[in-house]
Amino acid sequence: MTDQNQQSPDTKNRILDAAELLFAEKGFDATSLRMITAAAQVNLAAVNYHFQSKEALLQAVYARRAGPVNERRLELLTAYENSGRAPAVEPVLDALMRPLFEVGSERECVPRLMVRLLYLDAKETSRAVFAAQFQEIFRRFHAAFRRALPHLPEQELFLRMQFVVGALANTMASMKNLHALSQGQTEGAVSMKTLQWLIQFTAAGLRAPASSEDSACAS
Amino acid sequence: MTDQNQQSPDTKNRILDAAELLFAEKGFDATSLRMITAAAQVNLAAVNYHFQSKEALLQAVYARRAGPVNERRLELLTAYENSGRAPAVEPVLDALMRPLFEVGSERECVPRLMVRLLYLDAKETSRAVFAAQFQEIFRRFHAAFRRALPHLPEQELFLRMQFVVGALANTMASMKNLHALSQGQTEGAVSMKTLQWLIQFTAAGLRAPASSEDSACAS
DNA sequence: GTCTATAGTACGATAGAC
DNA sequence: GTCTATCGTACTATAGAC
Repeated sequence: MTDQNQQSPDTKNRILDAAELLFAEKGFDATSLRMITAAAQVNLAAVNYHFQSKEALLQAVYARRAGPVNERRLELLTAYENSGRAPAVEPVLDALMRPLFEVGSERECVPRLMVRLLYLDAKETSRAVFAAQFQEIFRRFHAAFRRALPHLPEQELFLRMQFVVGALANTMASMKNLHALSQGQTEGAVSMKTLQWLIQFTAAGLRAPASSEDSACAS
Repeated sequence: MTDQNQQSPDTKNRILDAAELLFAEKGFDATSLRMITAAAQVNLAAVNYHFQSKEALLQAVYARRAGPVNERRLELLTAYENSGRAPAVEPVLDALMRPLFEVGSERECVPRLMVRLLYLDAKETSRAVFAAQFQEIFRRFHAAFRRALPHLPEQELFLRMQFVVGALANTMASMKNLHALSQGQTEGAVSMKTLQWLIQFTAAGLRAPASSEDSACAS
């Protein structure tokens, strides 16, 4: 009696998989339910049966990935904070970025989908759903960065976090292109090297002297 | 005989203005020709008369802005290179970013439109058109960064330029939100302060020690 | 739970009068 | 150069048989 009469869990996941890929690749508006059901090899009506609408499907696609990624972020961040290591930005950046690289090496399109949803696709109603998830993440990481950079003025820290997110998002969104351009590299190794370089770059940026501070700042 | 019988240049520009705003705000697929012609207060058929298709209109919208911005970038870069100043990343970053802030303070939606076209909207056929424009810019700025950072391995420089573009793009795309969040600041001043902070952040990131180098690197 | 069939709507593009 | 009217198509969503 493991799965009774239902092949539905399979249908539902096939729809989610196909939608995830197409939303990430072509965007929400450019993807029709017919394209999704064709790719998933299910009937057109199955989408509206399992999910109520195309937009609800988008939210389901998002929720399936965003939850685990954000949980992993908090897990890594908490592990660092409980380790008693000295305050530094690198472990915080690692906790923020690594989960995206991990999920990206499993399913290449996922980071691109999340980047899309961050500021581009999605109708107003869905935006609120996505933003809510990100706000707790932002709060926790903001506090962590604040501890590592106690002298940085609030506005400047806030903006620098935006720069970090931008560097991360663009890297995720163009990962496929970057793979193509890094001719003759082993695929898997590139990703982790990219993560390392990304952390190094953003750490240096975060640690740059604040422009509001004067040049001398020995406490 | 200044403008004979035609009110067309006005119609054409009104279409371009309306399309620019809507493409930037809602994306290409989510914007219909009917929304554009309604906003521009012109007839539906006018779009297909002045431009041949919706996609050709997108290219026209893009071309009107990308040309001047990229010319200004090269102008600023050339001026710096001819000034005889010592190699540094800050003036190169300024030449890359300032034109976007300038056009953004004239027409707020333009940077967001350009970010969209960079890696998200647009059909395959248009992608080639946009990419061509960017390739010369990339070549020139790559050479400039290379001069300022002679010891940085090629792959790492390339990736760091991607990080710079990401930080810039995200800042441009969320400028409106950032304005809202920087409560009680004078609007115009925020932008130029943001540019300054962005340059400071990315300059520090670019100058970070290369991970392939060992810790000691005194030449 | 899965299907077919279709309602109802919006779209891009064009023909042809003015 | 600008308009009205419309063709042909594609879409989301649903009703109802199985």
